[in-house]
Amino acid sequence: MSRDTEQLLKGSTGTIAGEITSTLRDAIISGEIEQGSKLSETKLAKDLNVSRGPLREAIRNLEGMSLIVHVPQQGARVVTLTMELILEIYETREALESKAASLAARNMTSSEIDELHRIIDAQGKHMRDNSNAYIPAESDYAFHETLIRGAKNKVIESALLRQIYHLIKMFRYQNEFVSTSTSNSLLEHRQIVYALEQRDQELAEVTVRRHIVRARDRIERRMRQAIRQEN
Amino acid sequence: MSRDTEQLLKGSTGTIAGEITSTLRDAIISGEIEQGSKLSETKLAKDLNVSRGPLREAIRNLEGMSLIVHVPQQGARVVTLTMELILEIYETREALESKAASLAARNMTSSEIDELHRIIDAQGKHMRDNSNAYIPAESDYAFHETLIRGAKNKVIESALLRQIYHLIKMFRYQNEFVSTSTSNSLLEHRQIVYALEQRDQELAEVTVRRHIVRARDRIERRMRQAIRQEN
DNA sequence: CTCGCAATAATTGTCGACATTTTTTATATT
DNA sequence: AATATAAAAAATGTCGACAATTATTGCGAG
Repeated sequence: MSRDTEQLLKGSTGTIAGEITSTLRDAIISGEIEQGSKLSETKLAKDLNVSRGPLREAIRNLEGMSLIVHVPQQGARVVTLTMELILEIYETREALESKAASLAARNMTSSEIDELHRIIDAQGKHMRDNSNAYIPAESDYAFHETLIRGAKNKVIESALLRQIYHLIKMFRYQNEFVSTSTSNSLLEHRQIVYALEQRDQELAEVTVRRHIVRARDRIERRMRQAIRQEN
Repeated sequence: MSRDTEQLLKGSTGTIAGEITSTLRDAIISGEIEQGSKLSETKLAKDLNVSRGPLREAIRNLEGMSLIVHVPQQGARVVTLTMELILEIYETREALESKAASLAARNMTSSEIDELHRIIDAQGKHMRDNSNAYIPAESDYAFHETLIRGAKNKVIESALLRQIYHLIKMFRYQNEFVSTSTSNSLLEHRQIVYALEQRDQELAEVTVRRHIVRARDRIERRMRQAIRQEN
């Protein structure tokens, strides 16, 4: 299910280009294809057993997802997630998702709010069962995606889900130790749902903003710590 | 100069695909290619005297700029700017550019602030000379682009200048009567520059937010008015 | 031994033809 | 006359080859 939903987000449209887009996307997010590495068209085409045509289209698609940077006459490279870029990504997410929360408080359907309840209940159960201090990444994404879709703003939704979140998933996947959600996140999720239920736009906005700023700060702290330990 | 700067933003990289991208972008923004119309690959390739290869790449580029929507197996269509979409675009711009203003108050160089001064001085001169209530569109874009670049956040800059602003230019160009900046905008520009000079992040953010919300409200009012007059 | 240049290799950009899918048109049936 | 079906036309997707550009290698001069 999770896989199918993922696939539908982009690619896997029955076309070869779509298939390649999905394959490369997953390979980049997982780190199987390294950050900063060059995507050689001839080499990739051979590896994937496809011609260069659809491969080039897939590369353009990935460029639109901000997962690769394409320089004319020089080829495509996987994006490099420097600490600066990660912080910029979170600043952008803060601006967009806090606005999405404000809109969601007004536009979300009650069945969508129910969906959020189911998600955080599952998160609560998971943490009780596993006496585990971390929310599973999939569940965390489900929560935020539901919130974002609830805003009913296609432009914000596209900016977040088709670009920002791919980069966030990539970062989290490759830096689990730095980016996992703490038990505190669950409490914040509950506060967010409360604000949405109350249809309190201001509260929803400020609560989501704080949730993201905290995640950002946590990441910055852990990364600086990691850097210190390297020296 | 303005043309050259425009060209450098995307496309015109010496490759045919880049040329086509620029050409089509301008044609779409100006309305020469109508909203919602289909971009037939075979027809366009003949008209522009290019093969379908680079044309397809250009279409993918334009998709990344949100100017066209591509449906696999069915082709590409120019985006349709409904009133709903326009309002969503302005909501997104509000979230991103107000954040950009906050960051710019911290990160902008003094020479960039000088640049803003030159721009608004020219705007003031223009309005005195022409006893004209409107700021030229080019000058307004120059102001906002300088502000956005001053934030020193590549993710926000990309989201705004590579996507949102293309749509805004397209809308403004095709609906001048609805979207021109009033004399009040100049006053707001001055307030924004003041906040940036003071390095007051909060004031910069709130001032830009209000500037955009007002533009949005003005557009909504004028569009509803235009609709009423049609009936 | 280092630097610069030229020949060579590899890569990206472009093209035209073919395959597959979608849309249109024409025909036939109710 | 309207609908459904099938053939035909057109459009998008894919492929392999060629062109143009960039990167690499090897050679020679300083």
